[in-house]
Amino acid sequence: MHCGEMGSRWGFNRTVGQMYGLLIIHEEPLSAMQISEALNISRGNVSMGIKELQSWRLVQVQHKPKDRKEYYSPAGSIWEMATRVFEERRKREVDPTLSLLRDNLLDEPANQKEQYAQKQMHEIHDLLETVTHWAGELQSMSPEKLNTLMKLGAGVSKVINLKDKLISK
Amino acid sequence: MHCGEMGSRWGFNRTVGQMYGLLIIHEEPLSAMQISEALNISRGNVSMGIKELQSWRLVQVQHKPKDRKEYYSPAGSIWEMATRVFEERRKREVDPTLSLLRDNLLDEPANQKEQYAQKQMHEIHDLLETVTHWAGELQSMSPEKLNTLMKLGAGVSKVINLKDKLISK
DNA sequence: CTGAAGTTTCAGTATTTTCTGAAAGTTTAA
DNA sequence: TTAAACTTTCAGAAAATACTGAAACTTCAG
Repeated sequence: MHCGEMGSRWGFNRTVGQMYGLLIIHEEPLSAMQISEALNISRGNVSMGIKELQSWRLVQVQHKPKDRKEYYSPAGSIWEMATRVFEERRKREVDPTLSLLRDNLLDEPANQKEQYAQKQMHEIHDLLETVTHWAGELQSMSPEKLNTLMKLGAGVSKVINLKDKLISK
Repeated sequence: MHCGEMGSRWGFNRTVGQMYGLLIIHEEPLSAMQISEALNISRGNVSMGIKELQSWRLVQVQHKPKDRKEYYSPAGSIWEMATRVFEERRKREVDPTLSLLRDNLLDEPANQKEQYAQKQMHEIHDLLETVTHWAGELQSMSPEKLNTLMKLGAGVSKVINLKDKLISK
């Protein structure tokens, strides 16, 4: 139920959220029919939900021997799911904005007002670009490395200072 | 217009997104009436939108001498806006989940299935906690430090290796 | 006080999004 | 080739969300 409530905030709708929650919590893969019964939603809705989850690369289809039904389970570890949600949201929420900003910055400002507007857009663009680029680099690190880094927390700033000193010597 | 389309993805609705976009692009503060005319939306809707933006701590009210109207402008720099949106979204999207997970983990699992469910929830909980804790620490760093760190990108991993070597000596 | 100039609220309406279920499509065992 | 056992699609219904505008409220200059 909570996954449903949070669903929309996390980027999908109520039933999709519930479906995903159910799959994560349930050890065995579930058939569309089982999902529909467990959550009390129509069979067609399940089909659409699965499609949506697949577009997020969050579910896997499996087949059981002697059974024509399709069984669904979460794709990958919790960690992988997190990076996938993160990546997909970046694609949907950040990339379009970034590309629009870029287009806009190519135009020559026609007057004082447009110049100010561009200045602001430029700042937003640079910020988004730096952050998404960094996020990409972090994702390319191994989960273990990343974990060390996160555990280090703000302490990372001390390590960087240290590096600067060593280099300057 | 784009801010409107993106609005819902970014956590608010179309008109709120448009209003915020307008305020950012416009150098001078705007009155509610001006906003309503510029975006062609009702005066009442502007009032509700401003309230929403205030709940995100994204707009400021100003007064001009000899004028009873309220004038609105974005609160803080682009950087501050970003951290505010980030923080608010954490509050709305992550914190409730984290607290629900915690509650759930206090219950004694009644059977094998519940045990598995708890195992999964535990993993999600730990991941969310590590990430949000880290994000908090990063936000407490000065923007300049953070910028250095981001520019360093994946190179940060080398610096950490270096540190480990130094310590082991 | 008073009332003009403003803001907020909220019931009702319009719009958007989600969900259902029946029909169409697909796959495969025999 | 058939038909049973599934899955997908999609038009229309239901539900959720956003918007309007008029009434209520607030503030303050005179």
